Amino acid sequence: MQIMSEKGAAGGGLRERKKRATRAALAEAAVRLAAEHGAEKVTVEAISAAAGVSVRTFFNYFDTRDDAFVVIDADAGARMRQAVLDAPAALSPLEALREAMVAELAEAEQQHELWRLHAQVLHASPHLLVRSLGAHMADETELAEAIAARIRAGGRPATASVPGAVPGPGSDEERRKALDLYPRLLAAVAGTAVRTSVEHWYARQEEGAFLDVFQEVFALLAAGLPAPPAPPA
Amino acid sequence: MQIMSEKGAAGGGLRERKKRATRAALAEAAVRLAAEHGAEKVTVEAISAAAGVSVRTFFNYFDTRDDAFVVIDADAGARMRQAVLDAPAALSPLEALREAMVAELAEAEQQHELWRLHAQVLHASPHLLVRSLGAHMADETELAEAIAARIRAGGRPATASVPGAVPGPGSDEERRKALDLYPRLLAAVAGTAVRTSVEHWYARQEEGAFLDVFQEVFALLAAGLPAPPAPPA
DNA sequence: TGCAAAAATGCACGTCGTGCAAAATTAAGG
DNA sequence: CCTTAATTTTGCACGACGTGCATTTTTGCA
Repeated sequence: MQIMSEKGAAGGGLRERKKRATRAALAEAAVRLAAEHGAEKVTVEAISAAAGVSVRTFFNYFDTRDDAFVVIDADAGARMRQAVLDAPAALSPLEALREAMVAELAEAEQQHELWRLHAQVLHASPHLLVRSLGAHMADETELAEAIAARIRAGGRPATASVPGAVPGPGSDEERRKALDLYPRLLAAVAGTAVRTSVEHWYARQEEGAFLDVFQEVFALLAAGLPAPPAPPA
Repeated sequence: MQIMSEKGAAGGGLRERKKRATRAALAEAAVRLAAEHGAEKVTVEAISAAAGVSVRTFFNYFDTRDDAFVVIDADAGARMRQAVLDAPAALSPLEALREAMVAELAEAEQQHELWRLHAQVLHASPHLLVRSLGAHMADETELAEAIAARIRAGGRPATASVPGAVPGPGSDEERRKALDLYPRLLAAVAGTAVRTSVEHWYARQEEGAFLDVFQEVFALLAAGLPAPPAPPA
């Protein structure tokens, strides 16, 4: 089994490291084979053989063959949430979210060749693209909860002192509801920024600049957001 | 084969009507069986038998067994886009979008029992929920393009005369990019409103009020949006 | 009614995905 | 170094999924 650059949270035991390596090897083999022959023509047997494990073992790591094409990094979502929660308290929720995403995307860009193949595979079969979008969206929901937790915990009501921010003539009830919705809106904007910039990056085949594009898109979308409502309490 | 209330755009030929009826019968049978026995325990054979067709015919209508659980209304997305395009020119993009969604959701609510079962099935198997989210998101992308087309075609730059709308000190270049992004942001907000209100509606088991909840969530989320940027030309 | 197009069906076949039990590997001590 | 318990890998069998192809049935129309 080919040793891979073990990324992510450096695990402790040898067992866990080997499991992560096997999982990564399977995912990478799946993507490379799919990019070459087309996802539909790649059997689980071929993926397993390329990763050096048995077919049965493949299904110990992935519930479905398609998962190997879609879920390249299983715990990226968890890392994102943790990064949002661990961000310095001085950052507004929006800034914390942006920094967390920039860090995650920067890490992913270190393997941009694999990610380009990944995008190519998804682009080639709409079926897989839908699965990927769904997984992305499920992560987004959990991310919204992490944002909400951060807002509840953190003392600062974000960028409350922005000059353009209207205090809002809403009642306390309205502000409470808006406060419930704000994390979702934030997560939706962030997700839209990611998808849009990935799409742009994939369309133009220029190498670098991806993070710059993301930052710009994020800023433009975020310009449409008001400061979060002040808590009614 | 059980005759179903043929909904949607009343098709012309008898052939198309029968095809839609068969498709609806299969989807409904799938959802009802899944709600009763659990989606994983429902075979294609059972669904086909319940709808009165052969197993092979099932696969003439759905690429996958799971599609029958997920895609209850195949052309809802197309209707949405058409409604957005056909909305009176006096409406802003935001208003046109809201009216289109309200109309669509109102129609769906006429079969709220089936939709409740549908939500229950998705809720029971995260696997299917992800698929549904992905399909929803793919529709959202196409919806954004319809919105963009409407903005390009329609004469009015939307609610440009809103008092709170800042003209924005951005350059023409920035406004052009923001204009490209605005439809996506709008679609994202609308999608978030739908998912949030559906979630709320499913959590509380109260009967009516769904459309009211949606309108409120939509308004609260939209409050975070600025007027669309004026075209640079 | 007769004819052509479209849809439904049956059948065969390869692949997927799972339960179960046996074999191999690992961590921890004596 | 060797033993032992826990974890992981693997093989095997089996039901279900999904597809290609030829055939039969149904529909639309003259």
